[in-house]
Amino acid sequence: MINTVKQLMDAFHQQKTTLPYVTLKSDGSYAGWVSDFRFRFHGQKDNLRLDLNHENDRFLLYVLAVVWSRSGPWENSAFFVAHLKFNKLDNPLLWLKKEFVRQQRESRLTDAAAILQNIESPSSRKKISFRADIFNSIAILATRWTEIEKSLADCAASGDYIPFVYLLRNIDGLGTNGKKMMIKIPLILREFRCQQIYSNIPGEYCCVPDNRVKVAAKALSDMKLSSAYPGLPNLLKASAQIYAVYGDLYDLPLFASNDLHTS
DNA sequence: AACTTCTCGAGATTTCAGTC
DNA sequence: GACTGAAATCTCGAGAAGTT
Repeated sequence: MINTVKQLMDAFHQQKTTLPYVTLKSDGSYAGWVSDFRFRFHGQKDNLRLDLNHENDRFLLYVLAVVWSRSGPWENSAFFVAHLKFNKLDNPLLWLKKEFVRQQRESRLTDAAAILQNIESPSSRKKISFRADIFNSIAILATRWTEIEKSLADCAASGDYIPFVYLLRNIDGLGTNGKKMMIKIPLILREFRCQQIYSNIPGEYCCVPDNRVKVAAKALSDMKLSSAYPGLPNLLKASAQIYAVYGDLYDLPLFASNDLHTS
């Protein structure tokens, strides 16, 4: 059993190469989730990755966060982003058209099955499905796209990212049923920080205290993690607590905890 | 004492997976 | 095909804890 931070870190470092979502830089810090999806399309040499220097890839990062802000295993969001990338549906302008969005929602079942055919030995804990309620959320993301990009650039210039966090938080419809996105906002900031697109993003804003992470933290006798709900200040507080312990590995060791075995 | 913030758990929601 | 339980995430409210 993993009961302490040290036991978790030992197990994490022993088994990090076997985990399908852990990608580290040469200095040992986390390279970011989207730096390597750990699968590739047939005939391609490299694994799928997002390069946040490119606008369409930035859009896909937000899509990943929005789709992930829902019930269901995380593989659904990763393969959905792969689907958009593979079929070149990653231009935000496409998602401004109602008819396009409707068609995407209509073909979601066949699309979910089809993307797996295009990937070299795909693996998932559960069956892949594209939820019906993600498509409107992406359309909303598209309508606010230039505003979001500008806000992030403005925050980078000022060094204060709080306005960006609140902008994302206050958009109705990025979550389920017209609700808002919350818990995956740090994911977006973290990816920009990891790829050093904006190097002045504080690491304290970059840890995701999602359910997996909270459960793992609870099991550790020497780590206290306050509830990330209900407010944004609580989310940022929990994120800072994680960063204080794990630094530039962010929430990764906690996220991985459930997949680690003790010898 | 009054007010604010934090903590925790129940509830709503959507989909998967197993059973009849 | 219908039903049921499990999984995952956000919302909300009641009570605890902290502040002024």
